[in-house]
Amino acid sequence: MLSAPAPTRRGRNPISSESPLDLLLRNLELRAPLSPADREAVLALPYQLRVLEPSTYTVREGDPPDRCGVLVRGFAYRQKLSGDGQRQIVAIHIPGEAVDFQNLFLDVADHSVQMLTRGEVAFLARRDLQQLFRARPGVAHAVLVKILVEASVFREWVLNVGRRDSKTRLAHVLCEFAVRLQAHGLAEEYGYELPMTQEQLADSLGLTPVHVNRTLKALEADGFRSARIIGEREGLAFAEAIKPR
Amino acid sequence: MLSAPAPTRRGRNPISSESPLDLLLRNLELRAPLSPADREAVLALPYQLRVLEPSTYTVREGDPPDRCGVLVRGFAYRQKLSGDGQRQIVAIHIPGEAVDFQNLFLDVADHSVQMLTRGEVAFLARRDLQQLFRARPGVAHAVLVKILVEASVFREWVLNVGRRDSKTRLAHVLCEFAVRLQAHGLAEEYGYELPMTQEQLADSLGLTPVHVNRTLKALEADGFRSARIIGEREGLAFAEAIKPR
DNA sequence: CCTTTTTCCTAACTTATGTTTAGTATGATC
DNA sequence: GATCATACTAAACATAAGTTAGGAAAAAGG
Repeated sequence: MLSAPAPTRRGRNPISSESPLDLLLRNLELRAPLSPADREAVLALPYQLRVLEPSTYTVREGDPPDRCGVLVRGFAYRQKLSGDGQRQIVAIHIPGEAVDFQNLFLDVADHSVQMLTRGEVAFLARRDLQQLFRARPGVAHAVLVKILVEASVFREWVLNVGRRDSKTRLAHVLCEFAVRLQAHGLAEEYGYELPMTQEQLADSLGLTPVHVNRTLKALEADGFRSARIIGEREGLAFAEAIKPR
Repeated sequence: MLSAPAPTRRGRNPISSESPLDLLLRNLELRAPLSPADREAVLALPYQLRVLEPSTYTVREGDPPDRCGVLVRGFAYRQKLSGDGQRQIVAIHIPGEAVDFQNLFLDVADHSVQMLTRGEVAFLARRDLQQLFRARPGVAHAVLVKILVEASVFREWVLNVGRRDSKTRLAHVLCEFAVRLQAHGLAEEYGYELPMTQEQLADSLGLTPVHVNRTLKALEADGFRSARIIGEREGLAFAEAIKPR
């Protein structure tokens, strides 16, 4: 178990230097490059910036989706509930990602999106987005690609939860998270912040909190350096880079 | 355990009376109505009809997707493989559904689609579809909605596999299948054909074949009338309607 | 029809994961 | 600084699901 990271940052700090829409743009262009005109159109979108506390909803299961949130700072997750009230987290979102594309074109949200940490969300109006997609097919295509990549990750999670044992399963989401953070320049040099409690991790993995704890220890014993609480902000856990000894 | 159904069919038999594109159209319009012009454009698509044997691939993980199959007759499934070779089935497809939308706009397929039974597939060229989507935004929207609904089902499967016990889990996929068949008029009056072996069912549920067998028996003991082999066509299992005693 | 192969079924046994409970650290609140 | 709440840790125990193995029943293939 290791302590908190040094204060220096490796990647760019995208928070203060960029507008919310710049962030979104960069996220979309990771997969689908846009024309200058498309870029301008995205940057011209009106938005409303809000600071949200942990566990605030951006969409709620059953709601008609009339807006789309873009994570500017902080983390969020998607969850579904089973009939007897058990929770399954089906995705974790990092800054730059739009969290409501999955619901935006359906009549009613089939799942909720909640803040994992305190953070900032820029809300875009559904109407504005629909208009943008009509006017700029390039943007519509970029969003479609984003949606398909998300669907691909959902499939990976089905495999993860259905066919891997607890150690592999846990390692998988830790690595997925690391890779995505790195793609956005958000990972520290030797590790990253994992803003989840072991209970939330359990709900992502289809496991129990106590078993997640066991598994975390087992991974450490195997030479992985992993979850460590530092509790600076809102009781977050801190995860060192996942790397074999 | 019950025997085979009477030969009479309740729903329309959509196979002989309609063209493959009629089927696709009907499937798309379940969720998103199309204008007459959109309909015509879909029906004008060139396609290639093929008879495929069980376990033939329509897309293979790693392939660049250059065509999209539409199931005309028979069933298919999507699967992913874990590192150590275990299989997870992530979706089951019924006649009328396009099986390759999920891969069509990405560079490389992240999973495979295989025939479950013998059947017929109409292949559409990627190029033709892209052109169609540009020319007819209404069609593009209908396909987007279809993709989002599929993503919603993926999320449901994550929940199913992650947070439900074996009985509930099995009952869920049996019911999902029934509901989808009914929506397409493919269910018999008092039951439906479940074209899967217990091993394939196990790979859909993240369970072992023997445990699926146990669970099937347990459901029967609870008063559900369920899987029964009749083995007429290609070794299909037959599942009676799922109904409590 | 007979043979071969697949799928289903069952039982005995093992193991991974869940449950319960309680203790301890950490940060929040006042 | 005392308390309170929320994580995390841990051990003992319970159980659902996995494993292995073998036989029976169907389907497939000559």
